[in-house]
Amino acid sequence: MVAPATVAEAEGIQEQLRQRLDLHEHLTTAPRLVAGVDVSYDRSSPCVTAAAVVFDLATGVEVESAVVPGEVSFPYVPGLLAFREVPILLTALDRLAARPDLVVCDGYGIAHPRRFGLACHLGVVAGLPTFGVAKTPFVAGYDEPGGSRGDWSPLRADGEVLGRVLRTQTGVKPVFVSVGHRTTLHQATTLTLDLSPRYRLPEVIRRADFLSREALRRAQLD
DNA sequence: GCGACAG
DNA sequence: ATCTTGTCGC
Repeated sequence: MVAPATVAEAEGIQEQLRQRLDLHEHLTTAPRLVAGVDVSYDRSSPCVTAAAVVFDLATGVEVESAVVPGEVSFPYVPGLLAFREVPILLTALDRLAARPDLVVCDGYGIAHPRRFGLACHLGVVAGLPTFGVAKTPFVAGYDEPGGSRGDWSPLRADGEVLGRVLRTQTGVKPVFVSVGHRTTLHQATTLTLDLSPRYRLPEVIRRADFLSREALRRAQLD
């Protein structure tokens, strides 16, 4: 399938995919293989690299990773980020030897203008449970959470709770957690904390960010 | 009508 | 996302 040619077309596809979003059938057992994904961009070309990193939660050890090069074929439009990143993220996930039980995304899930952010989109097309961890506010409003690790406050819009502003480290800026596909907000919150023992962002996201950035740097030399 | 706007 | 030095603090 090729990239949408227009914003209107992308919004139509987004609406179609949203029909397949599952917010009820969620993880029933603790996930063992957790993947983190991220994309790095070149500032002056369409070249990008994506990374998918898998951790075994039972041991806390990194199991495998896949890094792939590619080119973006859709412009950045707030609310349509998935059309930029999902294609190459799917490629990266396909390169993994094992299918992860969960994928943690760098961005939003349902805390999105049309309730279908990157984490929802990737979850639906990959057929995997997902949730999103974003670094900056987007569409929902919130009150500042308490200052200690684990403190959180609801992310809301239109009278709905769309996610949580979660403090993963005491005295550090909080992150914005929202459900993607087949996960609950409670699971997303608990797992984000479990995956962030030392830094603000989940380890799987930090590793994916590092690997994709490093690969892009190498690609730029050739 | 005018800004704001994940990565 | 990316462009970017020093600097404050543990």
